[in-house]
This record gives sequence, structure tokens and C-alpha cells, in this order.
Amino acid sequence: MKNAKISNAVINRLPRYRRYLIELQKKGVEKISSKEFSNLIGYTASQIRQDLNNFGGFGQQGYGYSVKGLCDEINAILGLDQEYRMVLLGAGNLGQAIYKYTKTFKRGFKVCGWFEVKKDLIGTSSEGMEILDYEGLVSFVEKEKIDIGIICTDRESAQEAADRLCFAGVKGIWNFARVDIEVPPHVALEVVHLSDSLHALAYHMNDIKKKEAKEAETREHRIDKRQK
Amino acid sequence: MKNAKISNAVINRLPRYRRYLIELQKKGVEKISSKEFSNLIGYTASQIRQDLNNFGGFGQQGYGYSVKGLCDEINAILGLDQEYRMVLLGAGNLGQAIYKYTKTFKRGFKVCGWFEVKKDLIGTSSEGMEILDYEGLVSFVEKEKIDIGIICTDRESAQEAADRLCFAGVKGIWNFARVDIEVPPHVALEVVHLSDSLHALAYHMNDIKKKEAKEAETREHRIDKRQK
DNA sequence: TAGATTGTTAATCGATTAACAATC
DNA sequence: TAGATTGTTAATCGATTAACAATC
Repeated sequence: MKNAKISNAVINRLPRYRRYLIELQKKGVEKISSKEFSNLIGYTASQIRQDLNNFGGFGQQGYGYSVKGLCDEINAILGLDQEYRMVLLGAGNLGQAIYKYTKTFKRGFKVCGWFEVKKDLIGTSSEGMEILDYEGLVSFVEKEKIDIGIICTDRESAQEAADRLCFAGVKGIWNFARVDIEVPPHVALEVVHLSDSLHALAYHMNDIKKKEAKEAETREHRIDKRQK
Repeated sequence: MKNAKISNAVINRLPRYRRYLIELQKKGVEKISSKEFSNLIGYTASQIRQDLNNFGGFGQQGYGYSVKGLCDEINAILGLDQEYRMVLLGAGNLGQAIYKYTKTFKRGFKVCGWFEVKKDLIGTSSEGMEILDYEGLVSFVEKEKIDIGIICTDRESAQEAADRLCFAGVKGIWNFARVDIEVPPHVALEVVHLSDSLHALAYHMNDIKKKEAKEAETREHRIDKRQK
């Protein structure tokens, strides 16, 4: 494995490569060239080779890449050959949504504890898991060797929740709260703003609509001209 | 508004600008310069001005930007001055998670119908909404003037679901299924791969871990040298 | 050996940042 | 008017693509 800092653009493509490699394995495909992979995944063959060579020469000249071999390498690069223990903070609608979502994971990432500040929710169960008192978070993270904290609190509580998680020793934070938070440099941070994604969708819908309107106008112009 | 194609990088920053502008409005701030905004949001002042000027000159020389004015402009650009009607496909764990999530929206985006293929789920209620028969999707979309389809089906059904939504006339698709789908050019597509995001988090956690290990090694080397 | 395909260097493209003239 | 800050052009930086020598 090489040394220089890998750009985020590359890292964000790795999980996608992985998904396609898993599908190929399921289909029993044993090897693939960068060109074939390009046709499948939509990146240029050049980019695929460039991306992979950030981490090492996984291919073989004149042959291509072993599907299983490459998939294993990417798993190792992403750290998916390990198990991660997580806690989830917040039991409101967002928290319940994300808890539900984590249930779709087969393995690798497990929610071990679910915490909430609001007294009336503490002690109740949801989706078969008891909701714990936020006050006990730090000792829980330490005792249960938690790696990742998922923040699904409201805007106001998110930074405080992150601070406490970092203090307790998590190595990564997955933030769904609708606010940007800061963490110390030794903690990894990944942010998901679902509403930002929906707003981008709205933009693109309106963009298409405008383009169509403009085209229609151009057509009318042409008709006008012809009638003159 | 100008003409040339706006890059996705710019579009994906707009919702973020908007969030900060809403917060500023709440705090009663009336104007902001690109430099002040830069300190707050973390983009360079130059980038902020460059981004905004893709859409028009919203500022005033020597003064800055009106917080409310700019926020309204961005709302209009993103199309958030409209209401969107949505259907959700899939009532498994993922579908339930996303349905729950949509309940956190105050307004602007409303799930009007929830559909599922599996006969044993059809007719039941979840989160206070009845789950409808997928067979009735097309007529529902037409009758209810649905704008957006949210795909939360399993991998295998996602493309077929997208085809049917497009046929029925939706203008946009928000895809949460763990597979890439294709849509015709007049339909906008926005993809959310939550697991990809989690995998990127795992990468960054391991990256930090490796760096720390390497630093520890360097320290040992130095101690070794000293002891010689 | 010849053909294929990688790994890697060089060229291009696009996005970000810097600089500054325009103007409120 | 002088000071401030935008809008916009030019310079830089980084990421993608093209080309090709290395090699299986």
C-alpha cells in the first residue's frame, strides 16, 4: 500500500466498486478487465486503474483483475474485515428511522445501545430495543468498547452529543442531525444530510422543467416564423 | 439567472448555504459579507461569491448580501417555494425507516401513498398509514399528481419500480435501494447509498488508526536510537 | 512469441482560489 | 468622497483522461 493522502473522491468510489464486485462474484465471474468494469460501472477504465493503483497493483498485465481478489482487497482497505460496535443517540423520528435502517445490515456494524435525553422515552422499548438514559452513555461506551456513535438528536443537542462521544472514546461519528458538528482530529466524521439530498433532487427537477419550457418556447418561435 | 450548465459541486453546496442562512435569520442577522459567511460556513469567500454568481448578482458592492434576500433566492433556485407530492415504494425495514424519516419534514415534501408488492403487507397499517397494493401505483400517481417516487425496495425490484414510476409520470426519483438504477433524461434522479457512507466512515477510522500506529513506530525508533 | 491489459507518466479538463476593477 | 465589498477575470490547483512502456 502506497503512502500519499488519498483524495475523498477516490474513497467515495471504493464502496461502489465493492458493490459491483460482490454482484460479479454472485454471478460467478472470476476475472474482469478495467475496460469491462468500465462498461459495467460507468467510470473510465483509466480512472478505475488510477483509483486502484492508489492502494497497490492488484491487477495482472494481459489478464485483468481477479474479482474475488480485488473485492477482498477493497474490503481490507475499507476496514470491512472487522466488526464495528455502535451506539445510537436520539429516539425521535430520525433516531427511530436510522435504528430501523441499521436492522437491514447483515453484519459488520451493530447497534449495541440506544440513548435518549428525554425522560419520558427512557426505559421504553422500540423495535425490540430498550432506550437507555443518556447519562449512562460514557460508561457504556467504555465498558462495551463502542467504536462508532450515530447522532440522530435534534440540532441543539448534536454538538454536545458529539463531544461526549469523543470524550468517551469512539473512533468515528456518523452524523444525521441537521447541523454541522466538529470533532477532534483523531475521530473520523461522516455526515449524511438527507434533506440536502432531497433539495438537490428538487433543483434538478426544476432545472429539467425550465429546460423543457425553453425548448417549447423555441418551437413556438419557429412556428411563428413559419406563419409569417 | 444565467445560462451555462451549473456543476453538481455547486448545486450540492446550495442546501448548505440555505441552512446557514435560515439559522442567521433566526438569530436576527440581516446582512452578511462573503468574508463573514466564509468564517461561518468554512468555504472561501471567493467560492461563495463564485457560487452565487452562477445564478445572479444577489449582493451589493460595499455592503454584502441580505440574509433574507439571499435565502429567498436560494429557495427559489432549489424549487423549495413549491410543494412536492411523493409516493414511497417498499414497506420493509428500509421503507419503514425512510417513511419514518419523512415525518420529520415540516412541509414542502409529503408522502401521499405507500406501496408494497408483498401481499401479506398490503392493507396493513404502519406509522398510521395504510400500505397499498403496488398494482395500483400507476393510476394513483396519475390521479394524485405525484411528483416524486422514493424507492426503498430490495435490489431486485428497484429498476422495475423506477420504470413504472417514470411511466406513470413522476418528475423525480429518490433512490435508497442498494443498486444503481437508470431513468430517462426527463426524470431527475438522486441517489442515497447510506451504506456507502458508512463504509467511507470505516475507511477514515482505519486510516487514522494506521497513521497513529505509524507515529508510534517512529517514536519507538527515536527511543531506540537514543538508547544506542 | 504475440496479444492483451496493467501500471504509470503526461496532457487535459474542470473546479477552486487569488486578484482587482467596478460600484454601492 | 473614501471605504467596503461585490462580480468577474486570471492563475492555480487537483482530478480525470489519454497515451504508452512494462510485463504477464
